[in-house]
Order: sequence, then structure tokens, then C-alpha cells
Amino acid sequence: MPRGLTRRRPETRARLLDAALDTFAETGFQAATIEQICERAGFTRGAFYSNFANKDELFYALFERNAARVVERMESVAAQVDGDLPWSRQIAELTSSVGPDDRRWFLISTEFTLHAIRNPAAAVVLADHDAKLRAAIVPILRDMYDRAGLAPAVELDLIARLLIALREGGMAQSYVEPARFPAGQLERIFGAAVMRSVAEPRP
Amino acid sequence: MPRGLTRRRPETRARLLDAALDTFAETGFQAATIEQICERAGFTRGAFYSNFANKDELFYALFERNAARVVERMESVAAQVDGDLPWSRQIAELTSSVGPDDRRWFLISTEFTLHAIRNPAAAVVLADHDAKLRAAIVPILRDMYDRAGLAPAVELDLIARLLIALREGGMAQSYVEPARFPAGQLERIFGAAVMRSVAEPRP
DNA sequence: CGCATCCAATACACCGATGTATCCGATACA
DNA sequence: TGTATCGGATACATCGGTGTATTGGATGCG
Repeated sequence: MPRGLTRRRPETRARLLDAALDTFAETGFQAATIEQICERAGFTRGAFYSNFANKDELFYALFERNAARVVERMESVAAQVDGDLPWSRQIAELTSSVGPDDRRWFLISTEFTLHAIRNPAAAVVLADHDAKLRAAIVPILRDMYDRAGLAPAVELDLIARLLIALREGGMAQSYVEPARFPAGQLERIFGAAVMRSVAEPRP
Repeated sequence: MPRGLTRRRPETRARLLDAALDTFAETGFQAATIEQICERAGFTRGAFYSNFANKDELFYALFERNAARVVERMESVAAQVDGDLPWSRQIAELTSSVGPDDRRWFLISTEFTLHAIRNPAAAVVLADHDAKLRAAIVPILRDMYDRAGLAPAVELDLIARLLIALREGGMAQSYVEPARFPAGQLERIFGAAVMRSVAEPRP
């Protein structure tokens, strides 16, 4: 559908993606209608079909755009974190800076995960993104252990997986009970402890 | 809607719920059609509307039935776990026995979580279930610390939250990359370590 | 400034899912 | 065994979303 390329096309694509982010977060991917999204973006369905083949393609595009942003953010944070802070603070900074309070992104990426579990093609996309994210985290962890004069007892990639699981699992609980269980609690309390628990003196 | 009550009604309800479990897991809740579910259960839509008001109500009923099963299972496991095993083994038994490999339940409960985050009424249902599940886990943890002559440095409920987050977050990664990252990995490697990391000598 | 291409708006045809109203066989109970 | 209620099947009306074909205005380019 998109053939040549003129200036405003990328802009309307961006506006459609922004609208999709809000709409999917509110309604869920499957229940969201194309018309809802267009309305929010200030277009009609004509604009949509001129930019995407169908709702699925939009979903992929949205995921990939925002997933890339998350990785970029993580990479830029890597440079800024103060290595002299206690581990628990460093971890808190890492996790909190990824998405300050991005409920919407949590909802959408989780829904994309479900989609990926059912759909091998999407699984590849998601696994690829996850790998990039861990690749951005690993050097930070390495640095933390180094500065502390410790060595990790398991692969750093696995520790990155752990921190991600902790965060995602914790967010789910937090968003269900925002009052009783504020976001970031788990990482803050257990993140550093678990890192220490798999460390040994450096050779 | 169900008024009086005769023998086969609960049976057809059960068959519909079973069919819904499979169908929601395959297709997702929102995309699943009532007719799909009825077909799989061997009924027509007439049977459905005689038992449920709409798809949402079915979803709630399904979640509540299976969530209750999970809690029962956890409670029965609590009695059977061998307290002399090393912690990592005990935790492995706990988590593995909840659902041997229940992809379907993971998909559905995750989708219900998303629903709950958007919908306060569902959030109450989910929070209630989560609390029951943790209540089943806590005495097991207490026993583990006691036998080891240790005392937890944070509330046991919080440690239960941690283990649940670890499991759910880990399952998401595992189901996306079943070959590269087998299920149960995270709990097995980190579960005991983190429990020890928040333990102190008993007074 | 004029022409060609691009892009979003409009209009239309189609389909599939929902929910309700009705019917008839099955089941409980006296 | 007769009868009243229950439970699932059938038939129908309706609605909302999708995707395509076409139009007209905007934009880039010589």
C-alpha cells in the first residue's frame, strides 16, 4: 500500500501509531477497532488503509517502534548510572527509567507476548527484542560486579533474564493492586539481594 | 439464565467451560467467538445463552473455577512436600506441581490480568485470588525457614509475591522461546538463593 | 506555474457475530 | 404415568466492522 514516499506520510504513520498505543492500551488489541484508532488520530479509515494492510500489521509496527525506544533508553541510561551508588539504587534507576510509569507499554507488550506465544513469527520478533534488551543490560551488570570486586556465579544474561522477570511479574501485581503494592517494590527489595546471592569473590 | 437447577445443567456448564479454556487459549478471549466454543463443546449457541449471559460472564466463571483449582492444588502440595529436601528442590516441586505444563492456564490468567488492570471489578476478583494463593504459600515458606533455623528478614507474603513474579515472568520468557529457555529455569536457579539472601539467624 | 503523482476522504458491498424469541424433547416429581 | 417445568435447538432480526474502489485535494518537481 505505501509506494512512493512524501513528507507527510511518516507523520501520519506516527500519528496513527500514537493513537494505536492509546487505543490498544484502553481497549485491548483485538477489541480495538480500526475506526477507533483513526478517529483518535484525526483521520478516516482511508488514511489507515493507505498506510497499513490491516490491524495486525499496525500492531507489529507499533511494537517494533516502541520496543526500539525501550532499548535505546536502556542504552543511554547505561552510561548515566552512577556506579558508586549502592546496588539497590542503581537497579532502581535502571528499572524506573525504562518506563517512568508506562502502563500503556506494559499492557501492549504483554499482549504482544501472548500473541507471540501463539504465533511463531511474532515469537521471533519478540525474542529478538528481548535479546537486544538483555544485551543492553549485561554490560551494566558486569560493571557493577567489577566495581564491587565480585564475579557472578551464573551467566550475566541469565541475571538479566531474572531482573526482567522480576520487573514484569512485579508490574502485573502492581497494576492490579496499585494502592496495596506500588510499582518497583520487588526490584527495589530483592534486586540487589539476589545479585549478591549469586556472586563470589573475584579470582 | 440459570434459574431452577436440574442434573445435567452443571455438566453442560462444565463442558462449556472446558471448551472455553481451549478456545481462549488458542484464539485469545476477545477474538474467540461464542459459536467456536459451543461447537467445540458439542452444543449450539442456545445452550450457551441458557447458561451464561454473555462471553464476559463465561470468562469470569472460567477464571474463578480454574483459579480455585490452582489454590486447592497448592494447598494439597503444601502437605506433601518433603521438608528435608534442599530448598531449591522444594521450590521446584511447589512451582512445578501447580501446573505441570499448563500453557493454557498461563495464557488465560495473563489475559485475565490484563482485563483486570483495565477493569476495577475484575481487579478485585484477581487480587482476591492472588491473596488466597499467597496464603497457601506462606505457611510452606515459614516451615522452610523454621527447619533451617532461620528467620525471614521481610514479610513472608512479600516473598510469596516474589516467587510468583519470578514464575510468571519466567514463564512468559519460556513460552516465547521454549527451546532456548526451558520453563522453571529461573525459579530453580534463583528461588532458593533469594530466599537465603533475605534470611537471618533466628533469635 | 502547470503537470504528474501521491495521499487521505468518501461511498459502497459484504460478512460474520450477537442476542432474542420460539419450539420441542428431556427430566423431575407427584 | 401424566404433567409442568427445564434445557438445549432452531430461526430470525440486527448491527458493526472490514476492505475495496473511486474521488478530489495536496504536494513535489520541472
